[in-house]
Amino acid sequence: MNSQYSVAVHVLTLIDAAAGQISSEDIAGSVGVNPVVIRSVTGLLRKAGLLTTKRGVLGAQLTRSSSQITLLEVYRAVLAPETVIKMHQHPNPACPVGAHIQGVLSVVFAEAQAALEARLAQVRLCDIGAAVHLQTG
Amino acid sequence: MNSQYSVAVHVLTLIDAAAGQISSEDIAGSVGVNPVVIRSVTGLLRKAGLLTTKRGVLGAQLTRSSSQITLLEVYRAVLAPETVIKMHQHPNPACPVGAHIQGVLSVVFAEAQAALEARLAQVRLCDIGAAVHLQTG
DNA sequence: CGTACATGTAAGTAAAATATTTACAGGCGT
DNA sequence: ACGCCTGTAAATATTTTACTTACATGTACG
Repeated sequence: MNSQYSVAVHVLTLIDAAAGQISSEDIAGSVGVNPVVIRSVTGLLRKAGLLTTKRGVLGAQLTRSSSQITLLEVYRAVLAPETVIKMHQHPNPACPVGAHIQGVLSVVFAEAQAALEARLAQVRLCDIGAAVHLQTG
Repeated sequence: MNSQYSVAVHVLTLIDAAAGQISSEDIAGSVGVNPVVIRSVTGLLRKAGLLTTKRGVLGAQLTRSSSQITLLEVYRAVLAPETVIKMHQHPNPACPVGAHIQGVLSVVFAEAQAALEARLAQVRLCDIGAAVHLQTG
């Protein structure tokens, strides 16, 4: 797994706090990466319908209130892996166990993944913003 | 995340099915990797107290019945990541959001991880063996 | 207009994590 | 003593991820 998801939450939190009036360069300064990385992430978020941006125009607008965006939607938006638990790839089909282990494990891993995603679905973007600003004082 | 966890479950399933009488080379044949990989995994499982092996002696013995080993214990045994969700590393401490995002996200990610692990704790090694052998017919 | 500045995107390079293999040490049993 | 097994270190290859450069596209404003 890469860090795009974590970055995406950070980006959305900033956009929400700045009411959209913030450049990819300023966001990059807060996240600690190259502005290109930010624009790549906003591209994914835009394709997922979470925000809108316009070429040549500073800023980004959330398409919904931050209270109506969950961390699961952000997770899906950045194309995070369908299952975070990795499976080994070349079991021996000539062995009874090797032939069926992937099918069995994929079910188990999918259930664990569903549990993880259900928890992410319970957290709203505004919760992140609130927690951050609480610590800001 | 690497595939050691997935391999470990495969290995334990084979050892359980073979009642311990199986070599790392035979296991490697079923898993589809070099025998060294198997011995590396059994080393971790041994250190975690899930099985015993002896230098020079073929086979491995589970220290407990497969009905008393959960997939969470296996997860912990192979030192799988404490949180599968990755965080970005260099947020700007001079920015209010950058300064606190890691602390906030680490809590959220830990909760999601706990949900995932709770699901793994509900699956026993014998459940994997049963599912595999069901498909074997 | 045309210039400054913004986002969108492709492409190349660097770095890091994984996977794979080789080599050999340590130990058991016949 | 010999063959076979496990334990472990180390080197290499591969893949993934991170980072950077370059440039196309578009807007706003003097």
